[in-house]
Amino acid sequence: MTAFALSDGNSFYCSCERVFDPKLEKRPVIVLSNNDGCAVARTSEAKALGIKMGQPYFQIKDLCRQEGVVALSSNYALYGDMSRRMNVVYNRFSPETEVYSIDETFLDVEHVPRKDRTAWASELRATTCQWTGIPTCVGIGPTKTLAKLANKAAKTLATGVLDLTDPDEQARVMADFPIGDVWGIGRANQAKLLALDIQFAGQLRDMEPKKARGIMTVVGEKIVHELNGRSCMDLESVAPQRQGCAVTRSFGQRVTSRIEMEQAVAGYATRLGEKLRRHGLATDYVTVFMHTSPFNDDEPQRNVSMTVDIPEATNDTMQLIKAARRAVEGLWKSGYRYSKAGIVTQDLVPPGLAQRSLFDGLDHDRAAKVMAAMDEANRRWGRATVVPAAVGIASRSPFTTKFEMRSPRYTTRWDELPVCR
DNA sequence: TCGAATCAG
DNA sequence: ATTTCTGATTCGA
Repeated sequence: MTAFALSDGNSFYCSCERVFDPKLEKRPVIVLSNNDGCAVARTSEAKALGIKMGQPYFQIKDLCRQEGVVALSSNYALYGDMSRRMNVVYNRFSPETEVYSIDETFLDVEHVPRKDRTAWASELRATTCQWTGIPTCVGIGPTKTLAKLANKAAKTLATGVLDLTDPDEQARVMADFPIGDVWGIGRANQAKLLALDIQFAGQLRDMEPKKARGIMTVVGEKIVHELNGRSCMDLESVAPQRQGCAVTRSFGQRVTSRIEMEQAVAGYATRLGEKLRRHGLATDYVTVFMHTSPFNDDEPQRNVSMTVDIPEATNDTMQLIKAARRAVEGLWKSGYRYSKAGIVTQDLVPPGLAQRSLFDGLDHDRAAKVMAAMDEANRRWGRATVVPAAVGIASRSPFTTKFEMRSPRYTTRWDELPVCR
């Protein structure tokens, strides 16, 4: 019988901040998305004040001031490193794990005898907290969907652990488990199910799989099977090759000039190149898009994209910038206040797969060396230490993403190490 | 085969 | 004035 555990960090981004700043303990804390746009992580104290997931910061600024809520810009370098540390712990507790997201990991627990699973999970939790400072919850079940459900239910328990190996226990919890909290049931499907008076996980478990398929496609059919303890999803311990790669961002301020747009998109192309090289992949086309803010619908709207082919698959930043610039040239129209742009690519291939002609072989090698040197400099001294001239002086640009309240990158930058005294 | 819809975190 | 970002999957035209 398959058995999975799901461990996830409580209010993960906020907990990371608390590890390095004990003053945040017991206080309401929120972490904001890019551009300090909206709340993407909240401590229980912040949730109690009524701050919703994804709520725009400007709507709650006053509340935060009144109630002493600490609002922080997101610090992904810190969160990524803390996530890595947690997985080091997990790998000592299970021979096989699947990193599902920055704060969630599935662990294979077939090797743990049923009667020991709760104790095993408690120890996992205690060790994770001791080694990383991050509090977690752990759910266990015979399928991934039930492990997710158990994890969610564990959040309301003082122990932070719930084992749903036993079908009677599953039934007890599912009887009043809200349908919208089931993994894979989003807003649209929740509405469809509620219209059929299906309010709780237990009701969905008892639905005919074919009927679920009719309502929610094959995804819904799988969910029904999984709620019944029939596992349809394996642990994916090796991450599947990524299929696409994108760099998209809202601007700190609206962009109205072509020069700014070109620099912004050149910056995204630069980042795209870094990502591709890190994964050892390449692409032979890029799609660039730009649009105005749909939230300012009294203004003239524009939403366009263009795909530009690259002669052969590459991850060379200069080639990506060249293609991206061609797209901006084709798309640009002034008179609009652009709020967001991005560069997207699909169909990634290993580099060097493409035919390489005798004549430009040397150019390829030279370009690869330049990119390698740039990556190394940026790795050593921080992102954007060296950038192509087309990107401009990023720190002065009006479109640069805002991070006005970012905490130090405690664990990944020597010059931002915490100081003890 | 491509875009839209859906979902997740 | 302010409303994340990235990636995957599925379906139907």
